[in-house]
Amino acid sequence: MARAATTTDAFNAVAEPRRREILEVLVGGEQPVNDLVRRLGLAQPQVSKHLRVLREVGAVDVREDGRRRLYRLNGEALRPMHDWLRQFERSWSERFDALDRVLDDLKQKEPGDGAGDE
Amino acid sequence: MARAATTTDAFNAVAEPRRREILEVLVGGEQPVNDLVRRLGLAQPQVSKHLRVLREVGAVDVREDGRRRLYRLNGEALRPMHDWLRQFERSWSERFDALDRVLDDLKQKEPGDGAGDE
DNA sequence: TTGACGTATTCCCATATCGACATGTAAGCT
DNA sequence: AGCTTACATGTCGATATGGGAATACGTCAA
Repeated sequence: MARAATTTDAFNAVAEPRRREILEVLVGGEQPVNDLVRRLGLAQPQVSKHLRVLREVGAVDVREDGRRRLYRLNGEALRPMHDWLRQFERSWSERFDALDRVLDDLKQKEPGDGAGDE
Repeated sequence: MARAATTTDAFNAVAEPRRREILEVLVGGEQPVNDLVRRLGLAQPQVSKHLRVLREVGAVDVREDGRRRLYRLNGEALRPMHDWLRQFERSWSERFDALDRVLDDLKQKEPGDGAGDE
């Protein structure tokens, strides 16, 4: 048995620095592959492969535009990581206890809102 | 070139599910290796190796107690991940905009407070 | 059609991984 | 001393990786 596939989940996909960079760029909005290639200074095939991984874990979406592919960020896929990390917040900041309550408070003020669908 | 070493950073270390489990258990407090072995149902050598990786990225600390080694969580090492993920929060919840302001507010109300104890 | 462009896919290879098993080492007990 | 317990480390093998280079598409322009 070897290491888990990078496409197993967001944790594995994002372990690769280049892939993180790609996502960072995409925060700025939809981008065609070529733009990513230039921004990252990587070879096009490499970028395409990284994008494939990100696609497979759902971290990005593609849209066809002629012969170009526009990639867009889909942060939803990163949410599990963020949620997982929350249980450790206390470890580096006790004051987050207070924050927790602020959050709960906010959530209760907007019941039925998008917070928990799907 | 192959995949980056698991000891490169927290991102890589935590990509492994077992390692995540270990950290989850340690949230409950210091534990000797053997307890982790039982809880995770893994072979002892495997656990020790995973702990080594977690140690190298600073996610856990060890303390010697006779012939036992007590491992303790050090969430500090996971903070960079959490921080990195923050830039994507907006992507899955617009309402975090408001939260951002609440946070800033809290920080300003407690200048010089525990925020940076270390 | 021919050709250029934008991407995706395939092949090759050096490397690091994780689990299983064996061994090493230090601490504690009798 | 000898034995056992608690961990750590080493070796082996199967596997997936990520970059490079080549190639296969699909689309648009002449």
